Amino acid sequence: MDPCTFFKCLADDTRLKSLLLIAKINEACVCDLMEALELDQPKTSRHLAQLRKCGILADERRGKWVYYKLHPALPQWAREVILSAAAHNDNYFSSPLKKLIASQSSTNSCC
Amino acid sequence: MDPCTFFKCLADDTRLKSLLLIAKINEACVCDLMEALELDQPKTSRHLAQLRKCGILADERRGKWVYYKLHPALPQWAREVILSAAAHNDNYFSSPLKKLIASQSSTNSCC
DNA sequence: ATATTACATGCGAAATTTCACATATGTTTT
DNA sequence: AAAACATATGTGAAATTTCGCATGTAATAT
Repeated sequence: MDPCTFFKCLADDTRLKSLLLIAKINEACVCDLMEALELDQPKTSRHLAQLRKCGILADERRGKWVYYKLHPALPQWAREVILSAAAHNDNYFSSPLKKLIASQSSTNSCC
Repeated sequence: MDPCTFFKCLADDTRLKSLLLIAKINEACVCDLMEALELDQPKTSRHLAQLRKCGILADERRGKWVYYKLHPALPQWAREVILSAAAHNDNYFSSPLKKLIASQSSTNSCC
């Protein structure tokens, strides 16, 4: 994991928020992230794909849905950077986090 | 310290290497970084200025030279991100680090 | 005072990144 | 098999970032 490539992946609002949300709740599907972040589908998918291609996220299809989580083989230092950022920047992503938790525990969630 | 702004600052080869070098050796002047990274002067100065304006680095003039170090008021989580990246990516910047240490302990250093 | 050294910045060009729209792929439902 | 749903990607335009060169500023040296 080249550190510069790694930080480039975190250096975008959509990707960073997606990552911090996933770090908080372990895994999320594209549709939930999309709604929580109020983004259109291609944009959401594009940024997740970039994180996947860099080895930061792992994807897993379950039926119609694709779930993303932190990649199991992510180097420890990189994982800690993400977890530490998630732990100390609540107000940066509290709004989408609230939406994400709400939609996950509701019946009208897409998945 | 907005986390997205912070990571944008780390998402460039010149800035990241400068930061990791400074994290390793506590402080460095522009001319030493310039030589260690084999960059021209305006480029080096520009990137350091960006890190300073974001509050990541603090500068201090001593005579002709300007020394940069991690900003004392840098949030702890951000400081740890930098230190952790510096601790676990030796081969990313070992070459400029070697040059930097050599030039600092030699007589033909600029400062 | 002038010259020299070290660093900073204005500015337009080049490179990179991001976006929006259309369309393609994979899975389930009917 | 067709329709519907969830996700992925091709492509060119727009936005942002980075670069290179020239020039400006601050401190020391002569």
